[in-house]
Amino acid sequence: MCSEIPGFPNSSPPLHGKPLFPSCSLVTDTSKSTDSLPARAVPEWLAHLNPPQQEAVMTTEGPVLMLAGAGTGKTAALTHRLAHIVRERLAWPSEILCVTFTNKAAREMRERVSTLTGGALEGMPWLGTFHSICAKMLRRHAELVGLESNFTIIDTDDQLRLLKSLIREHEIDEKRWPPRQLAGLLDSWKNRGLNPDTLNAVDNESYANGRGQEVYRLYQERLKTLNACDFGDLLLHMLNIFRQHADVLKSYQQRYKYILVDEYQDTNAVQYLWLRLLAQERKNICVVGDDDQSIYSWRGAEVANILRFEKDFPGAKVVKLEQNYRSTPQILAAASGLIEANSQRLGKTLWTQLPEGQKVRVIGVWDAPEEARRVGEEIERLEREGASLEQVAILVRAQYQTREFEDRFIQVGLNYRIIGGFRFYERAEIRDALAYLRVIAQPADDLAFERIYNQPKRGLGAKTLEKMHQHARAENSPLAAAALDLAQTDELPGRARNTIAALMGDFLRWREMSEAVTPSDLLRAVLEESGYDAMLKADRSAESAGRADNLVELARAMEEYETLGDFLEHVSLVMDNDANDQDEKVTIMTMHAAKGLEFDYVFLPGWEEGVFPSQRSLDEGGLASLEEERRLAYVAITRAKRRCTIMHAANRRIFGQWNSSIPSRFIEELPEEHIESETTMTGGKSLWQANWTESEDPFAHVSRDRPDRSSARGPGWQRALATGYDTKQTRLKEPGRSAASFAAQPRTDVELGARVFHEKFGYGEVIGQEGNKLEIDFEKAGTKRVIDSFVTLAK
DNA sequence: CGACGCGTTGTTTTT
DNA sequence: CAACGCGTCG
Repeated sequence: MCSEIPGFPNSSPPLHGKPLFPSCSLVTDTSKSTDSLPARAVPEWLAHLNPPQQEAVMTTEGPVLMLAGAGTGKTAALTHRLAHIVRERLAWPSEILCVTFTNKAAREMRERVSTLTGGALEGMPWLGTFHSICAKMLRRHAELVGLESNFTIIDTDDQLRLLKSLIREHEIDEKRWPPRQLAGLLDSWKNRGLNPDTLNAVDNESYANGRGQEVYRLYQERLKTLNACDFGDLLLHMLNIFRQHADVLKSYQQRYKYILVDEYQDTNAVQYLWLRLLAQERKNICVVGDDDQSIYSWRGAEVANILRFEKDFPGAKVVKLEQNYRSTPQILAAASGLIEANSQRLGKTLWTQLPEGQKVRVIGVWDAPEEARRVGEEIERLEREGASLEQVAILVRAQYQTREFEDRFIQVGLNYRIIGGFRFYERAEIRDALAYLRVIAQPADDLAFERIYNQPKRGLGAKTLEKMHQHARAENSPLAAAALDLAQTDELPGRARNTIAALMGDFLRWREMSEAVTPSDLLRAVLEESGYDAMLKADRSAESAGRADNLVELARAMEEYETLGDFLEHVSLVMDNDANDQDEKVTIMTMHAAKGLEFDYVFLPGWEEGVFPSQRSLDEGGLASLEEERRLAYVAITRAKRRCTIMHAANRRIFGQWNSSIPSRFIEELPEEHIESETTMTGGKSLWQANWTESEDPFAHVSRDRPDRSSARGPGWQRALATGYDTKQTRLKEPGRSAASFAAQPRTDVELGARVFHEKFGYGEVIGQEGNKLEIDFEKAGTKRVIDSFVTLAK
């Protein structure tokens, strides 16, 4: 028997039980799985898969590399493979390690496998992201790296505050060596599997004139005293444990009979090393990926991992999925044509049986507001034609681009949802609430304590904090303990002392309470008793109402958790907010966030040099970085099932400065026969477009290799400026009457003079009403016209 | 101790 | 054009 891992559910039944599904025969000669497929009958429930997919499912033994192009049914293959293993009783669900890249992917995978196995499978404990799986492991073995199992996982915000204090304490010029930079370096070191003592000279040199290693070590020590670790540590600690404790590694190697890895092209060095150790014993590892969709190298991902898989695991079976089930031939051809401009690829030939479809549209507009207006109009038209807003997405290169659309859509009353950006759990009030809970759950969490010791304001300031720090350092104890001590001495002025004593008394009480009541009730009590609620009520600013709502929502979200610990773990690792609203909405998000998703209609705005490809990728990173941008473009286009619309504006405001821009080189690289161009410029055809055809490449004088290309302007550009544009030219015949205003019923509960609250503009008074549109004089934002469904009546 | 206002600064992508 | 940090003032 293998050594028992402490805390593991003792759920390792013998392998040779009765099949869960008697209709499926047991596959016995799995050792010959590399033989040609027809030798083995394909079970009926796999009949709908295509041959390569079936092969990927059935080849359970030995290493498998699945190269799956965009939309080729990769997830179907993966989930069926999992289901197959479980159905055939090759392993218990608890003996399968399945790693995904995002929480969403993990969730979907879980659901689909559960459906495929008739719901017979009671969860898969080891299905999740690298981070969540490692966190789970690390809780079992925390003591091996000097942590307690209830360690805190700090996020970037805490990390930055910690680094900042570290930098100050050690007299490093924080102007020259900002915390953010250090955080980035630490992250990259951890991604590469480097510990302080294995840091090389170059990396050491890269911060504060050769103090990289020193600071790294100090940071790790500080984390340890806080009983905390950061995101990167979750993996690095586990890798270290595997390297130093053969028995622990062995137990996991034996536990995992099968290993599956999704999005393998996005794995970084630590993840790679971690996987390789785990797979060493049984070598039943199946990795899935697409080198053309590798878009995370900035985060340490190494495409090389997928390229060398066959070397790492000799005799690996390679399966290529090339039939695309998602996009029309036009869309597929446009995307394929674009990606061919890349040099470093394994190369795949995607094909599809779907009907021809429409060409990819390329639309040029005058400026960013017009771009947003135009997209809005197009979406309203789709809506009138019966399309669901759920099937429409706007994919942008960078977060700042979302603003323009948000403003416009609020104005015309188009329902939208922004994925990413300000995440729920990153809002100040949520983080405050969480900080209270963290201090309750984990008294040594100084970062949390520091965040809320004077929030709401209770008259404690920098002086008091400094005293607490001194005391904590002297006693080598957490801040909260120091505070408790100080409350009993006369080191502090009377008022501060009383306040602290009261606060610490509160925390003691809450801590007791946490044993007895549910996490959400605890939170409600804390918010009430700490005065946080009162603080928000007293605050009449535009945001405070929304903040209070967020806290109510937080308490509601906590209701599904049994213990405080469970909830906090969820918060730090599963931070994506799954929009739990039923209203149909257009999705606005970054291209990165869209990977793995699909939509009938996709809009891709901002295809301009400097925006996409981004200025940074042009300035630094060279060809590799440009090729990554191109892969991103490929990912973006291949999200579209039916229609893809690419847009570029001649003028855009960045940093509050108007910049004129030229169309992205990626537009030029799209195969002409699969696109149709349109413009709102005078003269019908785009001046740009005209010039492209006239002289092949109007920007030919600007060398492709010159880094300062973005500042150069082609002749077509100059002429365009001189001629001037008519921005009104191609506006819809019936401006102002949006689909939303056609359909919506005006509200009857809002009347002139009413005081209302708007999520974005704050409080204001209604000074006009026309259909479902209200004219409101906002206290902060001035007079605006908004759709009535976006406001609530203020008390 | 807190509030205000000035100047500076950054600006991709995320577990 | 933000947001943030720092400095000054009440």
